[in-house]
Amino acid sequence: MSILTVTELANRSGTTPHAVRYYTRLGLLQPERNPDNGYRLYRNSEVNWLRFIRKAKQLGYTLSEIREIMHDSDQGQSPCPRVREILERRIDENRQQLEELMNLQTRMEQALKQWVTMPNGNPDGHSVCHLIESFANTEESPQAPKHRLHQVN
Amino acid sequence: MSILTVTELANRSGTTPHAVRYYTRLGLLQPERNPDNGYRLYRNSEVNWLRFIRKAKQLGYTLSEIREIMHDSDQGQSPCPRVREILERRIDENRQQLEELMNLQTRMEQALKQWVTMPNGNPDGHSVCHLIESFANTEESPQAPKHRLHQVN
DNA sequence: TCGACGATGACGTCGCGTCAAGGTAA
DNA sequence: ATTACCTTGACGCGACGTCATCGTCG
Repeated sequence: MSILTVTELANRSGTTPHAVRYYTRLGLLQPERNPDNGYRLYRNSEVNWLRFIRKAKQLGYTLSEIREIMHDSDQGQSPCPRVREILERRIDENRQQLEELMNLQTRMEQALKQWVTMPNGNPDGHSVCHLIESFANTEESPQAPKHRLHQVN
Repeated sequence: MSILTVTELANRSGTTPHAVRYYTRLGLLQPERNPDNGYRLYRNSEVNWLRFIRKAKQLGYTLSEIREIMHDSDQGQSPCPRVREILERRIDENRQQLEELMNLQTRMEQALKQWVTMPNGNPDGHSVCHLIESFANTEESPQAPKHRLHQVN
């Protein structure tokens, strides 16, 4: 059993066959191919790479960052400096993101509280929804990272 | 000046011409067209709709939810019940999201702290990066919303 | 004539999930 | 023959940003 198909590999690593194929397309895994039917054939050692990928994702690394890290390692370079840098950046970005979401949470809760005492309104052609429109325009500078919103998995 | 072009409308509402065109494609704004050159022509009243959109987004509503709300209003229905429901759901979802990001933040900070005392390693063919691999597998159930990660703007 | 504006259209983001349409293994 | 697996491929998500290519206004 030192040769695995996608599903077998996925099962041994707590992910899905589709994700395994996706990682493979990105070059994170490099299976052989069965010349008869084109099936991907993963060596048993690929289980370790896949588990590495999962752990790195749990720590907030993106797949393209993971690719760079594995590339370093393949080239015989120590990936550790890069690994540390990325994590430091990610911590800062995530702190930003947390602040934004906490601000959003505050705005939403304030609005809902404010609306408790307000009746439902009917459209009059001048406003869409007086609840939303009554919400004060805080208009803070929303300097968001714009991208890299994090999904854990 | 009761007729505005995209850029004029965008400037009056603190957004970009491209976003205005995007909202228009989604049906949130309905400009006339100059038959000579195809330019979008917005009535002055559209400024209010656009400001409504911006406020709703600040409160966490998605564009498709905003579309539904405006549709209610167009049909003469009170959008307020829907508006309240959505916000309640969004508050719950955002709380979940906050918990996940706080857990991530904790994991990342723990890892970085742990790594301070660890040296950089060189690739040995068995591991990719011992820093990441040394990180304990918490393996909590990551029942994330999977989608609807929020971007404030 | 030139530069700022207008138009449409397509691609990129991030990590897959979800079809679709078919071939293969036991 | 059935069923569970395999293959490639394309689309969807969210809200735009960023080209590219072109026509228009002042």
